[in-house]
Amino acid sequence: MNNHEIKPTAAELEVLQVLWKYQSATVRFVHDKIHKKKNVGYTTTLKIMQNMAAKNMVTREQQGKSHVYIPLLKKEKTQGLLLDKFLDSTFGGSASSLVMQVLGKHRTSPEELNKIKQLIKKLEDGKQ
Amino acid sequence: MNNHEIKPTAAELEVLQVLWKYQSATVRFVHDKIHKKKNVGYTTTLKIMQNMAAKNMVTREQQGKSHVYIPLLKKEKTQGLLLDKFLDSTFGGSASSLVMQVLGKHRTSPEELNKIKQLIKKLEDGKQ
DNA sequence: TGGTTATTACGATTTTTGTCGTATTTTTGT
DNA sequence: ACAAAAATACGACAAAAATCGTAATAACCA
Repeated sequence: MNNHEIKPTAAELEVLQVLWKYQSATVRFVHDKIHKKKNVGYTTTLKIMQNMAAKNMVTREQQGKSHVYIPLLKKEKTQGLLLDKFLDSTFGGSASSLVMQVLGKHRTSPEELNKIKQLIKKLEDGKQ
Repeated sequence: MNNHEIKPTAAELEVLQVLWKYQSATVRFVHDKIHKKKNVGYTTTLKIMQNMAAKNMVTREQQGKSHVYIPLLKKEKTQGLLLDKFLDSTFGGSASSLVMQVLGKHRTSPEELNKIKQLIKKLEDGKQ
């Protein structure tokens, strides 16, 4: 009864990024992180996180006076879901053209390139 | 004075996909394409395309009784812009982790894999 | 204990996007 | 020429998302 077709909005994703990074966090903590990049009120962040709890994207536990929020959406799964949608809507489903654009455009370290090469090798071997 | 911070919405992207594919098209043509996948009224598509014209995402020319719409947003540039945002918001900016997920998840033909390998080789050579 | 501070709860508003109904204009066939 | 058909213009409404103000609650400390 979980995770069906959940699509976090942009604001919700900002929250999730923090929660994924720190495992769990209070509203205050999340807000401070977001507020560094974006001028938004505390109650806005609060409300978004409360909404996320109502949608079962996160859960929360009382800890002292405040709530500690814990992500229920798993990082890889959520990223994969959003990736599918993005790939379809923006690149018409062409995975390779997306990959070409990403690699061509963004600095990628030699180590990362190696990891990608290994994955490609694995894919090629699997095919034969 | 153009193209700054333009972010097509999902519905606008559907229109753009058609325009990019066919260079230019009437509302009727675009609507028929979209309507195949999604049940939506003609005037909805019309309105979206009119809004896009107002935002200078497309331009239009009279042709007989109807308007022919022409995309002003270039495909690669727009994809690149959206890709940047998506990469940042969903993958926290990690291009390689996005690439790994795409390749691991979606079938990629041997030809496409080759193209990607060549690009990687070029990137590696460029680095040294 | 009482006041300041921090937190949550909740409602209201604003903005953006999507949707469509209806009126108007234009075209075309007979 | 004129009725039917097709297209556009425009306003209105609905839904979703984001934002914040204010009130209520709880905690801390001087």
